Amino acid sequence: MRLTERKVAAILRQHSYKLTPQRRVVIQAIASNQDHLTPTAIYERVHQHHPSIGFVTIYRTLEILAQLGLICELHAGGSCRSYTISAPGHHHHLICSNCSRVIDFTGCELGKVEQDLSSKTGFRIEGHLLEFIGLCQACQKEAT
Amino acid sequence: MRLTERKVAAILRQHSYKLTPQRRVVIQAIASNQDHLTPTAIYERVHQHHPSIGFVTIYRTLEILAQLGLICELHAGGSCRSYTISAPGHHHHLICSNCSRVIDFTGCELGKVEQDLSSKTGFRIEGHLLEFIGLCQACQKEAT
DNA sequence: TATTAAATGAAAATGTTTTTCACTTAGAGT
DNA sequence: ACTCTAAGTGAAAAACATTTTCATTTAATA
Repeated sequence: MRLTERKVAAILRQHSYKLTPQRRVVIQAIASNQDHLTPTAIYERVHQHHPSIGFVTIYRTLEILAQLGLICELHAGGSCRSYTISAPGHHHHLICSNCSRVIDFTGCELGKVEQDLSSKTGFRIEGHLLEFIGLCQACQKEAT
Repeated sequence: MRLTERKVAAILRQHSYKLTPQRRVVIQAIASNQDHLTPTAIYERVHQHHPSIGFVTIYRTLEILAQLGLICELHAGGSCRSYTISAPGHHHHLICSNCSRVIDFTGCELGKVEQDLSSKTGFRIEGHLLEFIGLCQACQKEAT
């Protein structure tokens, strides 16, 4: 699923949020980027072309978009609150430790681990957080 | 491995860090706790009995202890910088979403996933972050 | 177009983390 | 035990990140 504007608008409206120009710009900024961006980085990008958009709007927008699953929070690499555009459904991230490029993948096959854990500990497992870190091909070459 | 004071002292000394009373207290605070604690929570616990120990020392100590692998950073559950006492070697966490209790486990069996990813993407994979979230038995009962 | 719930921007408040620096101390060697 | 010194400490301030508040504006519906 590509995130067409039409779809974003529909999803927002479904939850009675509006598609404002500000939100459009924030989504654009995140979507047009291979990496993950911190709120500050997003603010900077956005602010360049739209100086009137302030931090508050960025934070509010990020919160809503994340909640709707349109963007996705990353943890790896120090910064604990950075976002990338979200693939639909269940997926995880492979992140380049050098250039921060993010690749989505599915199929983590943790079902068995989850079952084992559950029966050993009695936990009712609700979810998991899985991220891989490494060096992408380009950065490997560069490092030579 | 239990974290006896002797061992902590040895590890610190190996890296030419000193075992100060302050560090002792911080380790104690974390070790005597089933949960994960944020820097602020640690500060509060420590401060109660040792009002002269300030935030700066907490932060500095946490950084060193984490770096030496004596404590371990958690990400799950909103707060992105909380710590728990560390099991040795490669391990992961299962965290109760209600009471924050942490259980260590080993054997995540991500080797195959890692290989697949590596050959598909060309990444040289360096590590991963894996945490499970769920409800522990006690909290399941309580919720009834 | 008029209506209204939702969203915005600015400023201030709040919270978190880091830096700086003068002073103190743990631990190694005597 | 005593001395020396690298390492550690606490306080204050700075830097940075996030949230709250509120008066004003606007998107989307009828």
